[in-house]
Amino acid sequence: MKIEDVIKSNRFADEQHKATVNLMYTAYWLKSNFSAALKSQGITIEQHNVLRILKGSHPMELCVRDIASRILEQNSNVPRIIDRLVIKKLAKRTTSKEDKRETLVSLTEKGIVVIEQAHKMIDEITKNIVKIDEADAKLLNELLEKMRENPTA
Amino acid sequence: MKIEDVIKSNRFADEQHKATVNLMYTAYWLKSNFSAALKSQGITIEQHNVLRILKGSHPMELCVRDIASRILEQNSNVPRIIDRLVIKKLAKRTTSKEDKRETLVSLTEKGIVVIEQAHKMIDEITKNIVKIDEADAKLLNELLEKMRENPTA
DNA sequence: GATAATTAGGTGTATGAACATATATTTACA
DNA sequence: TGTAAATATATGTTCATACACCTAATTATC
Repeated sequence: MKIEDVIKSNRFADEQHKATVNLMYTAYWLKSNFSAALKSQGITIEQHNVLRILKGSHPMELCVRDIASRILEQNSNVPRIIDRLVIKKLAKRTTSKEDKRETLVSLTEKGIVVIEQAHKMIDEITKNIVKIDEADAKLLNELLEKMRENPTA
Repeated sequence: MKIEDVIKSNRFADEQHKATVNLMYTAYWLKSNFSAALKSQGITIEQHNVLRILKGSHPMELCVRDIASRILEQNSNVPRIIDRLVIKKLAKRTTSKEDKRETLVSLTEKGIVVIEQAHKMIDEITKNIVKIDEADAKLLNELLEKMRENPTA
């Protein structure tokens, strides 16, 4: 579906402007699809992101700051996402002995199962809905990175 | 900045998977920039979207359903966004006489000023941060629409 | 014309973002 | 050493999303 049909308007100042709207809509579309898939695992996208990061260093624990630095949305509220994971017994929290300010987080056995299942689902969904080939995807990645290139920001 | 550096990982299954992460991050980056600009007008991106839609049909009123259908995020909660706009006296609400279930919404004078100012700022921000030319933007739009092409969804 | 089904919008709840602020701990330095 | 500054995390508030559910009004059907 063309973006003009999605927002029922074609008053774009130029192709760059249209690209920003198109991009935000595509991200929303992706997130909606991922979110629906993760529902069967009882987790949200944000919780999945934290689980994925924990899985990346498992069985090593990570402190909250390390998790936050690996998340896309830098202003995200990591302690509260960890709260939900701990309540669901997918992650566990301990206080560091070296630095008592630090909270160390790691996956539980249940958390490992859930993230592995979720990973498969995200993979499958991506294959099912993302209808571009390797070459186009590569081109898209290049364009996105070129778009964000900014000497001042 | 390459997406690998943003999330401090390069474990992507393939270019398509990388593209989904890259895309969601770029949308977040755009939103952050727009959001910061709109702060000076005292409105959020979502409130801006509703004001923009109202501006598009001004001085004709729109019902809540019409506004919702023009918003990218279809599950967004339009009545509550309108609440904020009414409180700030940027929009006004009346009940339709033809169909008393309908709530008609339109801009106030103050709302017109704010959306016109906001529009200029979004334009300027877009020009300042989006570092791709017309041809690349066009290509990006084509890739995004190709990506979303899905006979089943 | 009475009643059921549909439609429009509003509200309650859980979750998360963004941002300010608070608390505990560690580090720096006078 | 004692105190200020910095650091790590948690918490409070406002706004928004996602989704379920509710009410009032309209339309459809018999």
